[in-house]
Order: sequence, then structure tokens, then C-alpha cells
Amino acid sequence: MTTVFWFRRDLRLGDNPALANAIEEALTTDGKKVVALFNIDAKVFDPASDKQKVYQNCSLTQLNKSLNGNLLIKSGAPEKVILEVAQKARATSVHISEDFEPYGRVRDDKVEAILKKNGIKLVRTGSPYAVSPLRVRKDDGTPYRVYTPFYRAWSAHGWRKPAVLPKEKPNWFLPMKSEALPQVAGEFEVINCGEEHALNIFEDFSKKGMRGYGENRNRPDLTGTSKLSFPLRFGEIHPRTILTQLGDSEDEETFRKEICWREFYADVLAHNPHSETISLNSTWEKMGWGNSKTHASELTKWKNGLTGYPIVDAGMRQLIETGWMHNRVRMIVGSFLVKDLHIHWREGAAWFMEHLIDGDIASNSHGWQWVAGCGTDAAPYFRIFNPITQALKFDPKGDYVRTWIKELSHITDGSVHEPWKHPLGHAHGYPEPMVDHATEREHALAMYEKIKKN
DNA sequence: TTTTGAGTTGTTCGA
DNA sequence: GTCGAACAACTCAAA
Repeated sequence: MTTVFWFRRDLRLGDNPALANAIEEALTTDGKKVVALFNIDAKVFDPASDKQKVYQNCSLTQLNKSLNGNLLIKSGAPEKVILEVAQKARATSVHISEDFEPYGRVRDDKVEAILKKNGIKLVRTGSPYAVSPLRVRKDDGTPYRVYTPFYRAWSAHGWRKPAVLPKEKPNWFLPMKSEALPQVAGEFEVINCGEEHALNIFEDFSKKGMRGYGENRNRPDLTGTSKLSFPLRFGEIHPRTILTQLGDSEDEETFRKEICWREFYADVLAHNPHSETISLNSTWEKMGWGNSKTHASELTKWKNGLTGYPIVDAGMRQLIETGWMHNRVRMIVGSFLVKDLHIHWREGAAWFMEHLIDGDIASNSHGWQWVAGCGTDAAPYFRIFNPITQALKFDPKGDYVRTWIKELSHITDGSVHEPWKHPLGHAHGYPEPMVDHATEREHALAMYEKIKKN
């Protein structure tokens, strides 16, 4: 019988167990074919960042090429579109890899119910994770709330072998008349994307970037990260594909742990869907944090990279211009928003999601809560990043800052991190620090102290 | 069962 | 200049 494969966050053909299942089912029953579907759901598409939309369009174009032009793109509410396509193709099943995000779970349950009424199965196989969320548990059956024990259990759990597509037929996909890709405003251009590109990035990183990764990944002035966050976000590569090729060197171990952080946070979010926007540690919510109304001008300065702290502003400008920010800098700007400006992490998380191409609900919300000290990992509240110390440590010569802040390009060494001490620091319009870090640090500590007494 | 020590990413202070 | 302690509170696993 004909089957439908509904692509979501798995825009690839290789190592895709759910797709392999859809093909297998179609082929074993008198040679029928697979409908390859991508649904443009306004509830997901509209709030996404423009750059993320452009990237997705690029990735869909690549996917369509690898499907010999047979990708069906269809916009509309998923409860309608999926059923419509399945019925039109006379399919008896729709295959997906499972989505564990709060909206996705509700959506899939709705779609499943509607399909079922019409005699069509929704089949879930795998997920965008090596170990699907909700699987790794403590001995007593409850989920982990601390990373390191989770990492041990996750490693011990292991993952299946990469899925191989059946060899016989090269063309399993039904030709469909598709809609055009959605229009996206803005001038941003994605140069490279797609499955083949993702595999190239990984190969390149394995050969050239892995050695020294443990150190270099913290350096925003170097090319020290894997660059795999976009492909992982869109499922152009599966983490399992990466993990099965990793060895045991210290650098590879560090990289494996990074992959596991992504899985840990997906697990935490799956157990606590509300933690997308509300702190896991609910007492944190009572501390009187600012928001876009109470702290409008502060928030605007932070968003636009005009805080007067070069490392913070460089990060925020990199985000706006490229849709990406170095991980170390994400922590620095996050700490600055929460601990120096006393604004709720939710505001920062929302801004990140508006601009990041790799924006992922679980990693984003829980990364922010780690910074704020209200999520998993009992992060001590006194862990407050000093933007100058961090800058001097991880961008020693100031190359990163100069790349993103043109007003400071005339200062050619590390003193660029403290322009207020430099005779020409503000010569080209770069602002004075909007707050005094030492003062705000004390203020933040006092906020936590207050809640401790109650 | 209870106790104990360790836990991604930090900073400051004082010896 | 360097180095260790202090800065909470809670989770988890091993002893």
C-alpha cells in the first residue's frame, strides 16, 4: 500500500528509521510508493526567525533534489493537511519520527486521532535524538535532574545502528504537484545547507576541528566549534550518525558530552513541558524580574548590542547579522541580561528564538535557565559571569569583538574589551557601559539573598 | 537505611 | 602573582 512520510525535523534520507519504515511498508505490499510530505504549519512557521525560514527553504530545496523533485510541500493546519494527503493517495499509514516538544506532541496526538477515525495509522519511529526523551531513567523510574548521572546512564543505554534504506528501488516516491516554497522577507541568504553538506561539515570537523575541540570550542575568536547546530536543528544529520563515528579521545569525549546536553535538555523538557517558559525552580519566579514593559529601554539596548560591554554587544550583533552566536558568548550575554539587567530569562530566550537559525526550544529554554540558576544542575546563583574577565580569557586579542563592533575597530589589542579605559574608546560613537557590573552583581546577589530568607 | 561526596561552563577575597 | 576558600541548596549514586 501507499504510505505517507511526513518530514518535520528530519530533512534527510540517510539514517532515517521512520523513512526506512515508510519505504519498507510500501515496498513489501505490491510495490506501491511513498508520498514525501512537508507541511507548512503557520503555528510553527510564522513565529520562526526569518533567517531560520530561509535556511529551511534552502534545506527543503536540497531535500527535494534528493527526492527527484517529488517532495510535496503543502501549507495549512496539520490536522487537515495530513489527512487530506493521506486520503488522496489512498495511504493506509503515515510515518513520522517522534517530536517531543510541547506543541509537537499535542499536534501529533490530534493528527493521530483524526487519522484513526479515517482508518489510517500514524506510525512513530525514532526521534531526532540518539536516545529518545523519556527513555533514560533512574533505577526508581524517575527522570534525572542532574546532567552527569544522566550522561552515564545515557551512554550505557546506547543507540541503535544507523538505518539503511532498502537497496532495490531507487525511486520510491510518488510524483506530486507541490506548492512553491513560502516567501520570506529580508535579504538574508543561506549559501549552503542540506544532507550532503551536513555530512561534509562533520567530516571536515572530524579531520580538522576535533583535535583541540575541548579548548578551542570556548574561543569565539577562533573557528573552534563543530558548526553542526544548523544541520542538527533541521535533522539534516542525525546525532546517531555522529556518535557512531566518534572515538575515545578526550576531545571526542567532550564533543559527545555536547551532543548529550542536547538530549538531556530534550528529556527534561519532555518531562516538564511548562519549562519552555516557566522556571523549573518555581521560587525563582518570585524574585521580581524585569520584563519588556518594566525594563523596555534596557532590553532594547541589550537586543541591539548597545550595552557598552564589547563582548556582550559583539555577541548580540553577531546574532542579528548571522542568526548564530558562539556558545560561550551566549552564556555571557545571558548572564548579563539576567544578573546585570535583572530581566527575566524568558525575554532573552524569546529574543534568541526570534533570531537563531539553530533555535531549539529545549536547548534554548534550559540553556537560559542554567544561566539564570533556576533549571537543572543546581547552578549556584553566585555564578555570575564578569563580562570583562570572560572577554579577556576567551577573546584575548579582541579579534571577535572587532569583527562585530566597527566603532572599536581602531583599537588593535585586548584593551578593546574596556573602551572606557582607552583614550579613543568612545571616539566613534561606541556607548559608555549602561550599568556598572560590580554594582549590579551585588544587586543580583541581594535579590537571591532575599528569596533565601523567605 | 543513612551518610557522604561530587556535581559543565565562575568570581572574589584574603593569605 | 598565586592559590585555596567561600559563596547555597539540592540531586544522585556509591559506600
